[in-house]
Amino acid sequence: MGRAPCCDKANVKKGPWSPEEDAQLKDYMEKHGTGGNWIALPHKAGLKRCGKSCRLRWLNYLRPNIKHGEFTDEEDRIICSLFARIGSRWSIIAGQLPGRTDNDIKNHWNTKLKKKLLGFAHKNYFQLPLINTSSFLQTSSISSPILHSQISPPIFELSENPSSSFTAPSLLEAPMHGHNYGYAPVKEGNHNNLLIFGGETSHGKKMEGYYSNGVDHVENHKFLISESHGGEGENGNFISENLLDNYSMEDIKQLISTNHICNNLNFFVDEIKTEDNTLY
DNA sequence: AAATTACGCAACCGCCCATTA
DNA sequence: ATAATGGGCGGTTGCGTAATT
Repeated sequence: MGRAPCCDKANVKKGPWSPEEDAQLKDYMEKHGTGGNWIALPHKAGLKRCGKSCRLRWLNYLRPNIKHGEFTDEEDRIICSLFARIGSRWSIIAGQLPGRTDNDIKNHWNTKLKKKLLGFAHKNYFQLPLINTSSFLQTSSISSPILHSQISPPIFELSENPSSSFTAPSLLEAPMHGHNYGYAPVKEGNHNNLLIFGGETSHGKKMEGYYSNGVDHVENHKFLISESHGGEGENGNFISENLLDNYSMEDIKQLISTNHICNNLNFFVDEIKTEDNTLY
């Protein structure tokens, strides 16, 4: 048996708050406060809302000194630095940014900051550590002809000339699902390339191939990579530009922690102290 | 100009944890 | 000791609007 609902869902209004409801809640809060019980508050305040909904509306929008609008560079820096250290603990991060709510920061991260950060990482991928390599190396039971080493140093070395017939090992596709792909820096002689793996086209074709030094390859097992659009490449093979979905939280934390990126974006703060004096 | 797609944000959902009875 | 309860939190959804086709 599940938990009892916190309110009578059938008789409770949902969706956006009207200005009248806002005024009603604000007025009640200013006169009485929560009284230590959010669940009972809507009834007392004459609102047909769930107590949790009132709490959220108050904390995220109505309470005094809420800051709305653009985040400053300094705020971005703090968010990124903290994310690298503690992950998506938005309420703690919000505690370091006066006037910002956890919801606001979470939205900002998901819609802007993550893209900004990974966009930077993408442009500078040769400096990145390998992404997700441990997972695919563990799942790979064959010795790949293109991978010189089966351990995960920062960069793979190619053991044969990929300009002839380069084929990504099929097992490299295993960790990825749907239309996404993974990638890893590889070293090809003196050149640094990007190995693309994983993904599936709308026709169910597997995607494999590589992207070399910004030059598009469209031949045999090498597919066009577009900077601005995903879509179907040669032979119905799907190429997606959406790198973001390929990162787990740990990947992102690792990215931010990478000295190269931090140095470039100045994503460092010295010390984070919460209200209970916990240091991060 | 209309239709479609992408984006940003407010709000909801459900789980976890601390407190209370 | 433990079941019930409410608060808090992170993940996710869905809607309104902007941008693109």
